[in-house]
Amino acid sequence: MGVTDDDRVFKALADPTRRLLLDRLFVRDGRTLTELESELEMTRFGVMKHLKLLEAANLVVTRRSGREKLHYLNPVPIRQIHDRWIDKYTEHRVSALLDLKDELENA
Amino acid sequence: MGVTDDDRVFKALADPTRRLLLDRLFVRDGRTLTELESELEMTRFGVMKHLKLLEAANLVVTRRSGREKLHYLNPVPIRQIHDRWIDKYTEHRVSALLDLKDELENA
DNA sequence: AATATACGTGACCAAATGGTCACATGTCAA
DNA sequence: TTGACATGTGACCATTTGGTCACGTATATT
Repeated sequence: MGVTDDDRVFKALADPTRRLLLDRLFVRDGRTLTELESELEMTRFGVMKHLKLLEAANLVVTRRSGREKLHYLNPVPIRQIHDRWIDKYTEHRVSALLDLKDELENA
Repeated sequence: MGVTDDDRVFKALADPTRRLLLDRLFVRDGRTLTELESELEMTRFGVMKHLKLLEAANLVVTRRSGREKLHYLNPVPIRQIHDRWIDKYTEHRVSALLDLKDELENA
């Protein structure tokens, strides 16, 4: 059977290395494969496979510049996950709760 | 090596059957294993394994009532995924974009 | 007490996944 | 144009994962 869009997104997020890549791009995006590779304990091929899956899931979008390929974080699929299981009413309660938790931990 | 909390969450979300279970609980929770099983094309054992993983990830919380075990959706880990990669500023832009998309599709 | 109901465990196996390597193409610089 | 750099492909293999089954425990019902 065909693979759905959301299947690609959740599968992409299931791996810790790929989440770390998103974390790195969240701090600053527009990075190349080589730059990202240098921060990970893995060969270039492993990192490339991971980036390919993130791109296929549309969690990362890319732009070519000469021989380099620049990677950017795309927040849209993440927000769609949120909206799937949190309605407007619940969102208000939960985000207030987590804000409070954050306040207490940094006090 | 130790399995982290977020690892459990993302792994739990990676399977389409488990996402379907969350969808069912989003519509109405407090369901038993037997009720959930009756809606899926799978044996009770498969569904039980999936629910166990969802519970270990804290995406589902349970309450016992006699010989039944009732399952409830917990939105907190979902919101935490959101907050990991979407800051307040981006949230505003992205949710506005998705609201517009929704408007256009239902027009 | 006897029977049915609801949930639970461990073993087992096919399929999917994560990571590496040999090899290859395209781009920049001297 | 020669060599270095950046990215890309397909094969390969160890590990993890999804699903089923034989068997077992606890609670309800008659």
